[in-house]
Amino acid sequence: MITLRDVANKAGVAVSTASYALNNSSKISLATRKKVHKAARDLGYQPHGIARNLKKQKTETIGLFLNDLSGPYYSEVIQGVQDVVSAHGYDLIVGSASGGTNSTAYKFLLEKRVDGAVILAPKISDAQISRVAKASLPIIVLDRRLDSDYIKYVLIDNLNGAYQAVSHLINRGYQKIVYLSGPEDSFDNQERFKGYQQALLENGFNLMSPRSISGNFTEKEGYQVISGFLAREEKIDAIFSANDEMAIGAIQAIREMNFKIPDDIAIVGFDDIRLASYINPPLTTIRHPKYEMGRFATNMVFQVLHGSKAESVVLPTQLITRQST
Amino acid sequence: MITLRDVANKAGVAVSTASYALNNSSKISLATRKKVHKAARDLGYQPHGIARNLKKQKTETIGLFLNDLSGPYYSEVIQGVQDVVSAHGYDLIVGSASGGTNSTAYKFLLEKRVDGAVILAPKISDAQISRVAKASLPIIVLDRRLDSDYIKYVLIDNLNGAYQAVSHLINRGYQKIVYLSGPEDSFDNQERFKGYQQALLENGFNLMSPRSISGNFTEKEGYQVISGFLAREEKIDAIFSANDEMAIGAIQAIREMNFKIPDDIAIVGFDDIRLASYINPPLTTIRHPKYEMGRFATNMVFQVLHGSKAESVVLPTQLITRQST
DNA sequence: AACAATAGGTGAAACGATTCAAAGTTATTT
DNA sequence: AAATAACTTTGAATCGTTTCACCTATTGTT
Repeated sequence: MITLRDVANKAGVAVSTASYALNNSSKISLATRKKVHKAARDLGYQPHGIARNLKKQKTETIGLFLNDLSGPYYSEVIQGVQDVVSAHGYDLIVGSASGGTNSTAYKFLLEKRVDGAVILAPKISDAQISRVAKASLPIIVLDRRLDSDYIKYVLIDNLNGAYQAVSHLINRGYQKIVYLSGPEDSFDNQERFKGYQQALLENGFNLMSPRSISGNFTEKEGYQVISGFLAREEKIDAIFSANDEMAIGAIQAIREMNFKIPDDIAIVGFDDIRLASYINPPLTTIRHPKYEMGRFATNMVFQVLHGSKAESVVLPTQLITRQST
Repeated sequence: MITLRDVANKAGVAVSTASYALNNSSKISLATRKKVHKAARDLGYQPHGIARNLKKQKTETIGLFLNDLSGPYYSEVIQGVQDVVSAHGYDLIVGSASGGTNSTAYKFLLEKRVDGAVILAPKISDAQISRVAKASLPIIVLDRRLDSDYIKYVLIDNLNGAYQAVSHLINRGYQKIVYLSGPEDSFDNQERFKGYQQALLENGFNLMSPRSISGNFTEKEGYQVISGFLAREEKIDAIFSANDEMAIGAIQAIREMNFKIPDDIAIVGFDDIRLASYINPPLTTIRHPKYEMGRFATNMVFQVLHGSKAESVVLPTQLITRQST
């Protein structure tokens, strides 16, 4: 491996001079700068990033840590983060948080391999995040309400989104609206359920009537749970699904039971994933500003990094009406 | 920041002892090991990963570098890579290669921030890859045929896949089959075009007749290009699209012109992305073993890293028949 | 001509770990 | 009791940079 020392030797200068020269410091005369650059080029010198990181105590890298790298849902968030990170001349690395305490995510945070992070991974606990965040490692969370000097959140208005969705169903005249729930411990799910309840309440529905069917945000579960439900239960009008994935599974189930969508049963999802508009029938859903979320979060990382205050935000959602209602 | 030195002081031992103790070296008596561990715990010591990397000259991290982090296409590949990397106790970071020479990808490779890499990013040139690969940084490429001691490839049988697709159309009786092409300089596209030509040739079609319509692998382009084509040109029977994204765009275009799929025009895609089975009509396509590709590639990274030989491979594809043909 | 200021260059000390070689203990053998 | 072996511990070097503080010429000022 070619080190700075080799370059310095070849150029006939001290290591420190070589360093200054390659960093184009004005302390070094143009002539020697040129000489050093040439030596570096001739030798094919490549600075050792890790050594530099150690000395400079920073990595110029931002981490984006996700529960599971392969979720299609995340790709827009990633794009938003990537755009802002590049604009600041930093690098982005995406890592997985599955595995909890010995996940790549937690390790990279603990070991300070990144200068800032955006986290969308319920597996990492509030306590863990609080433990690692500091002025030199600000963290923005996307899936919880966690706020301190160096931790801010970017959320979407889950409650209001759900409220919009359910109000829409009510306006269309549906009466027996069931909630297809995500995992109980999911922040998003909890908020969406509140929105569902609120909409029913404000429209004079009997609050005893709301039913929640429990799912886990996956298509498969949506399919199974709704299949089972339809086979067993009294008739329902409409489903508000806590996310699009489950809604898609539910649609399969409904069609297999020979119910017509939206005539017999209407369905609204949440997230507006790409599939939502392609599925048959196209799914009415709540748009989730994923790209903007990524951008906001990343801008906030840099704000804190640069010493200014950042304010947590809640982004609005929007009802997208399609043929499933 | 708490360093090893602090721990050593607190425990009343030398720094070297502390290091050995924390790494549970048998050189150190159990008693002092306990003492040091306790001191570390009390102080909340966290080893500094970068310092360790520098000294050990390795990162225990594998990089997966993609053209564009947000493509839905990639998520299965990522999963395959992730699974193998975790199984080896390494960490995976995913980075972008857009930006070429000063992309995160190239930087991380040059600066040896990863111990091995899987690359699916045409933007990084063969020459660049050859320049950085070495015994301590093996690279597996997924989108080209590049082979040397420390560079291996995992490809799918593009040519045969395309051959299967077109043969299938011919068997179904379609006569005027057009090729909806990807970018000219894409390896995948070139191979698929060869497969298309071969199938026509072997079935006695006039090789003058094959037409290629040029696209760029995106849905939008597929839509526009086919809209334009159908408005202008003589009638066609069937389309073999170089990937599913374009096929989906093409389907929109075909339906808008009031042609029936598959009666008037049949269409076959390539990749079997998730959307393919949800679209209306469900798309006949060639399954691309993306997850397996990720697994194979990553296993090869570790093989080379451990000093054994790895052989480049070509994985088979499979025709998935759906209602678009 | 004397002195201050400036430009250009350098040695050495970091950064925070790991690890070699040697030194200091304690235990075992004869 | 002396010699050897086995076990613990440690100082110092190292990984490849950056950067502080200092040094030596040269230039400028009066």
